Amino acid sequence: MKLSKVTLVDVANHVGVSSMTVSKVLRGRGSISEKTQKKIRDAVQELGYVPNKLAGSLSSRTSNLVGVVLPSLSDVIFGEMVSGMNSVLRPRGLTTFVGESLYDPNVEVEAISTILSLQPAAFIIYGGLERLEQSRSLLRNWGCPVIEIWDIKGQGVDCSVGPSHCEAGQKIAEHFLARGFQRPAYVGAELNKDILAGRRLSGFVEVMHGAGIEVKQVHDDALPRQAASGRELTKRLIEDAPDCDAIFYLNDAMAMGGLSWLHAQGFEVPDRIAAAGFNGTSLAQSVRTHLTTIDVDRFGVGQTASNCVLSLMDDKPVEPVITVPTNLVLGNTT
Amino acid sequence: MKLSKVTLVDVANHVGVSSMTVSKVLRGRGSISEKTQKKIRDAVQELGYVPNKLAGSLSSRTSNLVGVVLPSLSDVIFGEMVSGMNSVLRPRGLTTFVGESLYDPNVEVEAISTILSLQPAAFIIYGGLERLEQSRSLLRNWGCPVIEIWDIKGQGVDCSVGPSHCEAGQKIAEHFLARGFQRPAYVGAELNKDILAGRRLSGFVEVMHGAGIEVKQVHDDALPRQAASGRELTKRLIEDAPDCDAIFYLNDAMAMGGLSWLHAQGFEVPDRIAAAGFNGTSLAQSVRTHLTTIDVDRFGVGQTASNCVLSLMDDKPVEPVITVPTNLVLGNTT
DNA sequence: TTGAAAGCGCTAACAG
DNA sequence: CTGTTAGCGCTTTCAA
Repeated sequence: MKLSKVTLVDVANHVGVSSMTVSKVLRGRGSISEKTQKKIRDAVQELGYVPNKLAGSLSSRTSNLVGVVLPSLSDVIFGEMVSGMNSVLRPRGLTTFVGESLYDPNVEVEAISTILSLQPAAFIIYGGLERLEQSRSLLRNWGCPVIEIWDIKGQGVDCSVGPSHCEAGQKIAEHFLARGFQRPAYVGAELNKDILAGRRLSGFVEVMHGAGIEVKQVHDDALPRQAASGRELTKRLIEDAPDCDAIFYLNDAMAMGGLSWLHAQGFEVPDRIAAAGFNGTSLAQSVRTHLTTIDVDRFGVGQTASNCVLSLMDDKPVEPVITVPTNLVLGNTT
Repeated sequence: MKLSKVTLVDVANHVGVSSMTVSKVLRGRGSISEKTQKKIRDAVQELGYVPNKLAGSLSSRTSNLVGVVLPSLSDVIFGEMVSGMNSVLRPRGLTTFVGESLYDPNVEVEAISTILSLQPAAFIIYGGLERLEQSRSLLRNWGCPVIEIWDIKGQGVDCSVGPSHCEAGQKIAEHFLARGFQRPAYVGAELNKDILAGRRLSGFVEVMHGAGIEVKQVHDDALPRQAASGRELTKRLIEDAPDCDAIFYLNDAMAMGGLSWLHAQGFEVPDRIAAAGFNGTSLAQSVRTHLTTIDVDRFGVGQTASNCVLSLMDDKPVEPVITVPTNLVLGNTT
């Protein structure tokens, strides 16, 4: 697409000053007389001048772009994080540039390269993906602040912001134990893609093992992490382990899917079988069902990560790991 | 944030060729010997060179950015649209740049300006917001293809892609009538911000009036368009019009909130009172409740809009209005 | 308070 | 097959 626009010089000619004067007025630098300023602003308005930031950033070697790479915007939890980022970045004149990795490390490299070529001032990236060495080195060589979110085990980054996924799994396990459940199970999907779900599972299993209890696991990497999969996998679970009495699901969506199957089969929840999820999305609150889940402030994660960006850009130090709380939300499914 | 990087000239010097040769190899232009190509690729790898697209686009006067402005990424329907866009744009080497307007026309102007300053090749913008004249003229003067989504009444744009919101309201009204409901109501929020919800309401009311039936309306612009508001406003509605027998909600979230209140109060759904929503988000499917709603393929809207972008960039003509279907999904709430 | 010169990193257009 | 020249639109630096 060819472009052809009104430039700074056009504005300058229109007013009868040099382009430098216009540039200064528009950026609020130097001291320009009120009269000239007004003439320039009027001309900008009249000509419909829009500054060309490609040229501006190239020349000044500065940037107000913050690159962001997340798995998918179709999952609301990531959209909420971006909204959180925008809420702190925009007032400071910074803009997020979001790329989707689709949980694919190769796509992630592409997304990182694309964003880097736009010269971002900082980078916020999802941590729950096994990153390729190529991605790592791109980021490392680039040299801008890199904040990892949603995971807190990140290496080679300036700062990690997120919940302890292990702790989330532990909390559910402890809750199950306190409720007296004896035959717990785990239902998940695509664990090969999302290492954080795996960490929640580990925390869950660890606590159960500590109590001398085995965890029945059902997962199918070929299924998406959605309600329909929760339904299907719950069916498989019950066929395989009919005496199971409590299920920890990968996320809220799968839990709700599982619950709908259990209900259709006439299982009493939570008396015959209990269920818990992860994420505290609005999905967890439905008409009669209030899913027991672990809630994490996703908007807040975006805000915190962005505040780290601001600090690092000002050369202020930040905590290398910022753990945000995991909140056990008690519903009526356990 | 100051930047300082490996440039094309650095790569050229390292190999012992001119920067033009490197430029050509990297863009696959011209004919360069295999041997030189290999040396250059190796050097790029070794030095960790990342092209500077600010400089590239400035020089070539081309862009592969598609600007996108939507109300909020915290609402999954908009994230789904962006995912749809990326799915068709990325394979064609185009990248979306997303800004949030927060349903505020003034914020929208900001977002548009910010994106325009990055010289996008095309623009996709949410149509359900009363746009300021300033936004209009920015877009008009810019001259790139502008596609409006989610609304189909757009003016001054090249193409509009979305459902007929009026039809959505009509379909629910017709469905209510077919079911024999006589005292319908509408529950909404923030209608001052979202003119499309208003259009659904109009379609609904129009059909009801055609049947000689009045619609009881409850809306509060101060409340957010969420489940909790659905609960609160349903309470107000029932206090005010206890004999109401069917409610059309602004969206699925509010409908589910309303249903949870109705259930808590012991109302039989749908025998005593029915409910329908709009959007067909996963929210509509819960454990026992399957909300009657209007489903629209949001991912598909993003894809279609992006295909229009591609056509317009190739100077191919596009339909000025592309209406995507509204699908009545029958649940167990009507 | 204003402006001239130089250059950011890249590519179009042409030469060789 | 490879290189030279001349900018893209802006900002930095320094001079007036």
